[in-house]
Amino acid sequence: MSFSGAAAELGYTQSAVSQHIAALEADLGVRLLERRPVAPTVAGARLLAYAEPILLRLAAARADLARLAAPRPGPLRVGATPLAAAAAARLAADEPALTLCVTTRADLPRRVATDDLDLGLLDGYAAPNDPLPGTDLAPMDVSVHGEQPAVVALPRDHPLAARPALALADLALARWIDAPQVAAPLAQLRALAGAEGFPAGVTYPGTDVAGLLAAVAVGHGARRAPGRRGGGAPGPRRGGADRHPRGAPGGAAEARAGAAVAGTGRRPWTGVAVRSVTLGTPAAVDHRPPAEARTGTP
Amino acid sequence: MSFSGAAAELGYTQSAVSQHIAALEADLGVRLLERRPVAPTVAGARLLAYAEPILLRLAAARADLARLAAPRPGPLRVGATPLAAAAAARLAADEPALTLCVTTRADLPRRVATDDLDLGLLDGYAAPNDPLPGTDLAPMDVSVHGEQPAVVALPRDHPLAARPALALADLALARWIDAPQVAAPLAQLRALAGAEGFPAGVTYPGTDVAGLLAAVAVGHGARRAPGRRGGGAPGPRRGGADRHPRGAPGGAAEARAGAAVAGTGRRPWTGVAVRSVTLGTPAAVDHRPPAEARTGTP
DNA sequence: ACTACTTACGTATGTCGTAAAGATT
DNA sequence: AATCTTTACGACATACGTAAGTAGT
Repeated sequence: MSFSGAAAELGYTQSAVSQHIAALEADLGVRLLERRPVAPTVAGARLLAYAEPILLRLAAARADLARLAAPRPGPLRVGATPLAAAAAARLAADEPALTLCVTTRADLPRRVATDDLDLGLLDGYAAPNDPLPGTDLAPMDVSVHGEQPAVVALPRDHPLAARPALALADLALARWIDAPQVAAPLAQLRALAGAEGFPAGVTYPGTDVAGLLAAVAVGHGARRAPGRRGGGAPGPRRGGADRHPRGAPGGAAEARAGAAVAGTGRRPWTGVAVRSVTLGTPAAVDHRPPAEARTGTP
Repeated sequence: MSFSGAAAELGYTQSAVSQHIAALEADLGVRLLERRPVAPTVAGARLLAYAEPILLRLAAARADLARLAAPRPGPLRVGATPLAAAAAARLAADEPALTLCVTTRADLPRRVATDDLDLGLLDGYAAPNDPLPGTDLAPMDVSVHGEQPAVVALPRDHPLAARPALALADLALARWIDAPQVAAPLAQLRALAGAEGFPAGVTYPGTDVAGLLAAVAVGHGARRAPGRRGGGAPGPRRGGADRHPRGAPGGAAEARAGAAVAGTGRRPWTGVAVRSVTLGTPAAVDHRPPAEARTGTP
């Protein structure tokens, strides 16, 4: 990046950008950018980290007041994480006009806060009473719409696929596909299991459930789909959430667990077995022999 | 409040304040303040709610960069919640010059973020992997320094004081003293027990542990002191936390549970009995007959 | 009539653009 | 030499203060 480039993007001249940076650096008493080539200093990178949430909140505040002044006309804009999309689609039965948009877990609260979306349906793992991440961006209504046991997707010929149910700890050393956008990131799996392991193998960066399951079937790894507790559904203070106080209970959660099998018409996905998983606590991990885990993976 | 008063506080004239408000209202397209008398409108109150965290982050960013530019000289400034204060005092043994300041759980992260404190020791209840509230204000080092079973303080002559240990559900209908600054707020107790109850009785707004226990002894209610898991100790990125990577393990937690009994020299507080409490899960509450709880309370 | 907020206007400060100078590759 | 940033200076916009105007109490 360069001052000239930034100026072009902002509609300013290079001089103005230079003056801004100089003024800010003088104000803070720290050099923020190294020039020629232009790159953030340590202090500059730090400041940048602060800037993003602040700007996000400013945008959220402006959007909130604008919505307060003039309620938005048009269809209800619903966003959902990949595994909650089916539940969101089910909402369309009640709501005639409805816009659906699939995004990241992290992006969803942002979009709702900035009034880019009216309602968000997100899945994920959460303790009974902890707040959803991103919920503190702006005052928003949050409610839990379902709870479901966790499931894992395995290749059909996986040694552990023969069992009806598994413990997460058994899979600590399996070959996982890290698909942070679709299922839980590996880091969270480690936290949930209270154990090390869950080595980083193939990463699936997309948000496509079908694609991920295809990768599992081919044998790139054993991947777990979310479950345990239904994702909260953050909504705007006025709007969607109020109009749908009681959506189908468990809607989001059913879709989440079903996305692997039932989401495509309840016929088993080719080459994929879906098994329920009990989330291991640290104690459970310590007392359970992890020998069998090593046999796993295609 | 009045425009004139605000102007006096800001060092401006009434006119300037009037112009600012008018410009902001024109920008947002909403009336923010009702005049004569001056009071926030609904939109104004909403905007105010957004303003506080934004201003806090701005202050935190400025403080962080200032600290980065010129590390603060002088003694280590440590803050602590009332029940973690004893552990903080124990730090003084290692650190020759040390400033100690007792505050609220909510205030502590703010003070650390704005570089008003170098290190914060706070107690409280938390699930194994959830982040501490206030920790997202600024990038700060957080670590858990102890874990301890929960305890409840009862009057000596309380019917339940005869038992060596109690379940939180048993106390759902007891007469509690709500001391949100010292122990867990009643709302959190409800969440932890997964049950209704915990009726609001006397409120103890202070931060004085001894005073609270005196109130318990006199019989104003049955009050629980914190426990379960040690409070995390948020520290600045550079400074205290790095210099004390391994504080006495369990320091904060020991002090927290001990604040009722051991904190005053390990002699039992006059008229107060301290009993350990198991935190009830929703399931435990449903299956446990709550009849006995009704007998409790002095 | 008194008090408090609003509006009008003059001044000061700040911001941006143009243009020239300086620095780096 | 070419490219990019900094500095200098003039034009414009913004912000504040003074003072007059207006609206509640």
